[in-house]
This record gives sequence, C-alpha cells and structure tokens, in this order.
Amino acid sequence: MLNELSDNTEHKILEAAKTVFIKEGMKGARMQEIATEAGINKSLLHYYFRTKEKLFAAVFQFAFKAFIPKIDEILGPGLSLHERFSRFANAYTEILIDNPFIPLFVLHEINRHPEIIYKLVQQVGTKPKLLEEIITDEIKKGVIKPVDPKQVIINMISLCVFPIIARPIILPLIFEDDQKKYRKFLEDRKTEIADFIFNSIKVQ
Amino acid sequence: MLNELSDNTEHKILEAAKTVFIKEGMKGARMQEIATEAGINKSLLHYYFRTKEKLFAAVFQFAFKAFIPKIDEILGPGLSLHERFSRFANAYTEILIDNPFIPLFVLHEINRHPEIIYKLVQQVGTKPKLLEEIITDEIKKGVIKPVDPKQVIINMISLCVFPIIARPIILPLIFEDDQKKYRKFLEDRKTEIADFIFNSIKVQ
DNA sequence: GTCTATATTGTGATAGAC
DNA sequence: GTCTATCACAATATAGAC
Repeated sequence: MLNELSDNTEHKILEAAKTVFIKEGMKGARMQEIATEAGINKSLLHYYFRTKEKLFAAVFQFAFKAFIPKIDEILGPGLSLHERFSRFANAYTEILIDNPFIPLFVLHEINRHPEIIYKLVQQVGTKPKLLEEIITDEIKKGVIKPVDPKQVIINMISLCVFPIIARPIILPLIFEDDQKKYRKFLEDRKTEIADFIFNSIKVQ
Repeated sequence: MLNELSDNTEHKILEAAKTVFIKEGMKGARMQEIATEAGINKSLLHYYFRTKEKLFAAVFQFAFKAFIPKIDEILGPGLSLHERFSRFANAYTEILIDNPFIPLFVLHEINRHPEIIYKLVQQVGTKPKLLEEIITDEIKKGVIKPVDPKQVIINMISLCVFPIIARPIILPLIFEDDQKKYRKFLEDRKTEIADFIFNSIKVQ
C-alpha cells in the first residue's frame, strides 16, 4: 500500500518532471513527455502547475539543493582535516553517483539564467564558511602550507563533480566503454581525493 | 579590408551559430537569433545548411575539438613532469578563459546524445596516451608514488575545467560577485594546479 | 545568393464535458 | 480531479520573385 505522498498525482508529476527536466533541460523537456512519464494527461500538468515555467522552477529548486553540498552538515565536529576531506569526498561522491545528471542540469540552466541563483542562495544559504575557517586554523597551526582555502575547497568540489559530469567523454575515451572500470575508478576516488588534497597541502 | 574567409556569408553564419548555440544549447537556440546575429535573413541559414540539425553539427564539432585538450601537443618533449603539468594547466586554462561556455555546451549536448561522441573521437582522435606513459615511467623511476595515471590526468582536467563552468555559482557564493577576485583566482590557479598535482604525487 | 511570403509542424495552454 | 478536443502561437522549413 502506497502512502498518500507517493500516491497522489502532484507527487507523481513532480517525480516525472524531475526525470525529464534533469535529463533534457528546460528547453529540451516536453510537457507531453512529462505527462507520459507520470502516466497522466498533459492537461493535468497545467491543472497542478499552471505553466511549464512553474513546474521547472519546482524541479530546479530541488536540483539546486541536491547539488550544493551541505558542507557544514557533512563535516561533523572534532575531526582531523584529513578525516574531514575523506568524509566529504565519500558523502558527496555517493550523492553524485546516485544523481549523476543533476550537476550538469543545474550548471546548464544557471548559465542560461545566472540571476536565478540569488533567490536560491537566500533560501538554501550555503556558504562554506566553516570549512574555510577550519583550513585557515590549520594553516596557523602549521599543519598545512599557507594555501588559499578557497582554492582547496574548489579543488575538492572539482575533483568530485567533474568525473561524474564528464562520464560520456571519460567512459569511451579513457575506459574503452567499460562501465565496471569507470565505476571502480569512482569508488577508488572516494579515498584518492581526500589523500590527494591532503598530500598536496600538508607540511612535509 | 576583410579577407575572403571572414567576409563570406557561410563564415558569418558559422560564427553567429557558434555564439548562439554555445550560449543557448541546441534546443534553446533559435534560427532567427542566429540569422540576426549574422546580420542576414533566416532563409539564408537554410540555403547554406539546410537544417538546424546540420548547422548544429558543424558547431558541435568545432566546440568538441576546442574542448578536448590536445594534451600531446601541449606537452613538448624533454620536460620534467612538473613542467609538463605547469604547461598544461597554463595552456588549457587560457583556452578555457577565452571560451568559457564551450565545456558546458559540449557536456550538456553529449549527455543528451552520448552516441555522438563516437564519430567525433574518430575524427579528432585524442587519447591522452603520451601523458599516461610519461606518468607510468616516472612511477617506475621512483620520482612519484605508485598512483593510477588515469586518476592524475582526470584530476588535472577537473581542476582546470570545473572552476570555469561553475563560475555562475562560484562568483556569488565564494567571491561575493567580485569579478576581479574571481579572475585573480583563475590566474593564480595556473601555477597552483601544477604545484597541487605534483605535490600530491611526488615521493617525499 | 538573397530576400519576402507562406506552408507546416510542434508545443504550451485553455475550454468544457464528465 | 481527470479527461478529450482544440486553440494560439512559436519555430523550422520551403516556394518563388529578384
């Protein structure tokens, strides 16, 4: 027996819209395709969300939240810097493996309309202040080199996200279309990324 | 006085098509917008390229070539590994700063149609074999740790590309919309990335 | 080769019955 | 709330004059 949420039409529409919008983008998505995916009629989409624009907005907000890592949540208190990197790489890579099309969807749409980010930032509120402070502290303590914390944070996110969004290039070009090799590569990275970042900045 | 190439209509159309397609994507681009951008009539587009599809294909091929770094060209012979990393980060970052929308365009379209890569790979032919061999050699010589060369290469490209494609998120979230700070950040990275990669894998 | 005018199709949105 | 039928417009593509 399905519960109310997973059974009602609005929920079905949203799930279908996520699937289609995230795969095809705002312009590429067709209302008909979303309706078919949801197993309902096209008109019902308009009954529930009035316009494609509004339906898209709901999906985009969801995707943005899923893409922006909740760094401060992932990083619990009282951990070493290396452990923090390791936790982050693990948790974020997991999220990305489960939702591989979200990053590209968010980046593509935000490039088309850079202004939409401002509303979302207020709602989501995600400045990675904590991690930046932690890195700055470790520099003062002499544990790591005097690097720019912003560079380190961007490096971290770059290393997690890029291999996911470049999958259709990496898979044939680097792994000869062997999905298992690619998958193992991603699994290895969970630990590799943390080691990699830490080795690059630690005092020898 | 313009030379033949830069003056003829076909060239004007292609330049306009690059601008519009790369910014808006295949589905987002409008033939009218391309025509306007080229300073000609909409019908002429069809006269020269018959369909939107064919015009898109021309643009995509160009963009793909521009995006895939010609690693083996950038890496001249007789250089140290650190110098090679440094050269690559410099050259590739320059290309990306000059063409910031190309990576996202290529990745977005290739995700929508992953099969299109096979034709292009044949034409462009870009397996980073040379760099992989060089890294493997350095491992044997004991200069660097026994890492997976593929991980190192992907790291290199990730660190170059991601900060460019995530600009609309990074700029407001990390640099408070200060374009100069972002620009300096990218400039710093040219050397930072090479150091970063090399430090992370060198034997201490 | 280049234009204007028009055909054709695709697609978001609405009206109205049930 | 859900459906069928239809509208209205946007966008690709073509016809035909010059």
